[in-house]
Amino acid sequence: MVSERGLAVLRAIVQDYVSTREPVGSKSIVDKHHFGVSAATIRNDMALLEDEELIAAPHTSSGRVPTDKGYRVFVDQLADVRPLSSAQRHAIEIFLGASVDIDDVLSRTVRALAQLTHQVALIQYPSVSRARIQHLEFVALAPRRVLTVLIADTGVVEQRVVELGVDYDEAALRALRDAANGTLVGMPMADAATTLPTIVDAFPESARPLVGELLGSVAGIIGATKQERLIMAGTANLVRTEHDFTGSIFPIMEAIEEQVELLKLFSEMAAEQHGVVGNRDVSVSIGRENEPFGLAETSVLTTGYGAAGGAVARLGVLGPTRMDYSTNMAAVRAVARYLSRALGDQA
Amino acid sequence: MVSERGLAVLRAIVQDYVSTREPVGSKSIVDKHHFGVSAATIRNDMALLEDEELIAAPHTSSGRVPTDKGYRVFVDQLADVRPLSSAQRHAIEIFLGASVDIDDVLSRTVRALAQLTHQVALIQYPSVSRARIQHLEFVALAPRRVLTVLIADTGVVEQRVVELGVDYDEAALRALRDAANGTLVGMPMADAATTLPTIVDAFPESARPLVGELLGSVAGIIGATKQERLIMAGTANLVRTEHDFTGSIFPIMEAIEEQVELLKLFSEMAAEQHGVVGNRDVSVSIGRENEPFGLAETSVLTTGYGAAGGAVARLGVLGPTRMDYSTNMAAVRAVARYLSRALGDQA
DNA sequence: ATTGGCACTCATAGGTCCTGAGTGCTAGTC
DNA sequence: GACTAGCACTCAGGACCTATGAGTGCCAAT
Repeated sequence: MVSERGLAVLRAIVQDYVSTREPVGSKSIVDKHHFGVSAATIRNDMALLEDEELIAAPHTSSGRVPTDKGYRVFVDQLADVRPLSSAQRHAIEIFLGASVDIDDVLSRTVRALAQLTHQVALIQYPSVSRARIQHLEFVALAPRRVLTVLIADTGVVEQRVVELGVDYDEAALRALRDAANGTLVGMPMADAATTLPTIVDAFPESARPLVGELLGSVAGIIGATKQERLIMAGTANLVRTEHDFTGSIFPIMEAIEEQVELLKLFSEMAAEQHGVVGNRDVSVSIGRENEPFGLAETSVLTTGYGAAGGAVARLGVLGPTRMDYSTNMAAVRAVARYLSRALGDQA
Repeated sequence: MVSERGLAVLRAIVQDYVSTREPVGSKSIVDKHHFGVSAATIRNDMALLEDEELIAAPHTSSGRVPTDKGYRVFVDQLADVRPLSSAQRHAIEIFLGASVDIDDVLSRTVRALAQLTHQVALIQYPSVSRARIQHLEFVALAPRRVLTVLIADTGVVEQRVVELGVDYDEAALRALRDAANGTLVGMPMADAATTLPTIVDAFPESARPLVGELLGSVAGIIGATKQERLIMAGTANLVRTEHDFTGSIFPIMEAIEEQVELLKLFSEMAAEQHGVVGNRDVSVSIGRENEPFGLAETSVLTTGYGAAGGAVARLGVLGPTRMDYSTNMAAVRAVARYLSRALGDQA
């Protein structure tokens, strides 16, 4: 079993290794941290930590480096999440200050997070499918051509141009708009999708083809997978930390750009964290845990965000396993709160 | 002066260096290309090319490498633009096949271009300010809250939520919509912006505050700089070509992500190319020419695109100066044509 | 104008040696 | 039982040397 001091040694190793990228030796530990014991004692503790596979030696006779498991213990038990400095808070506020629409808010937020953490920052686009309908509109563009606009209560606006097989008149569009809004406004998307067909019944036979086509476009918007995407910033930071990866960062960058695997990881983390609150609200996936997503050697920190408590989606950062977890977790949490508040303000 | 054969030697050096990344020596030239002369003769030609600063030797006694100036001559005089293979054309068509809206078209296009060239691909978002108005809509969301939607003939839809200082009724919104559309549809954005204030005059005194606020939001959308942005793909490719840069690619990636400098370069290239058509429709900016934009050591190839001949914006690729200009120019041109056609189809 | 020949350059790769940080272990101390 | 001092051992990395060979510039000959 690992002693109390043993864990303190692990913490010291993680901290030193993160800040210097050099394997940490027993001597440098007694120098920098004031344990009241000699290097030999530390060495004994380190041997124990090595037995537990919390640390490892890159070469037979060199200092030690935390393993994925070591980082895991550090994050779960040892990391102190220190709050951001007031300068940092100030920076966030400046960044998010004058945002006009939701895309603007998100892109400013993601850039702020990247700047704060010096890592790749990620924001999952607020999923239309998890929001509620705020308004529907059908805009006459040309004969047989209508623009369907769906506005979610998250502030997200989705639109699609529909080529109709039948003619329409503006009165019919208005009638449909009023009927659809009357029924659907405030409804979660999932319910709305099932309710859509029932609206058709309220219309006279003659109008049904038109109504059917238009409501179909609404269903298309709701069902579209398009909204499952990530906004990102700071990918250049991966290059900065290139030396922390054994191989090339090329496959990692590809995976990030591809988004698909990353989205899977995001939703997995969301599922895992369901119900977790309080101090451990930032969930962390470390190194080999990410291997199925092509992201071994990276760590991903995420947390949920969303107006009024309900988590609409997640945001977080990605970087090498050798990263400053304490600071980054604090940044992720703080930014999520700012974003949630900003969304609450405008929605 | 550089002889006819001298230029052929330059072409050979560029081609060999691009494909091998090794400095090219006189012997390897006579081996691979069948000039009917000896290595010594080639050496004389190379000395001449070096005097003209078209090639340079990295070390006193090693093969030669093209300079920026050498690439420039190659691109302007020596590159044969070979058309894409049918497999490549097919790939593009598959990629762009089932696109639903303009964002989808653009993101598929940019990914296709990245895949085709193995470089960073860039598409300037079709500028609203250079398009014409197709439709305006004001959507009632809540008391004192209206969504203004502007649809451009490029298919771009921009929207903004307006918080009103006065109440409105739906009839007023409809009246304004009809009046505004009657006046503005088909008008270039720039003209529309100046015409907007005159619309107010047609309304009775009592409606003017409302009309003023709403038209102001339209002006805001038209004037917003937001639309000046780039969509990109394949940034991972920059990592792949990392060895082609003397320093770190970190600052380059930062500049790309920042977009600002890149947009300046794009508009500069657009200005330069004004009126150029035919075989030289892809413009190329090489190496040190990009220094003011923080992009020394990179080359940028761009061309205009847009429905119905009018260039709405530009697209292109960015990569190390050591790139396959022939192939990439062909890809940029082909993709621009496909995109223009796709936009024509739907707009 | 072109070529064969030749002396010269110099980056790279491989080999050897040395140094020093760091380890594990053992025997001794509190 | 916990800690410590001492010591032999390991091994990555740097310094230094040498050999190799691709490539050059130049000159005299064709």
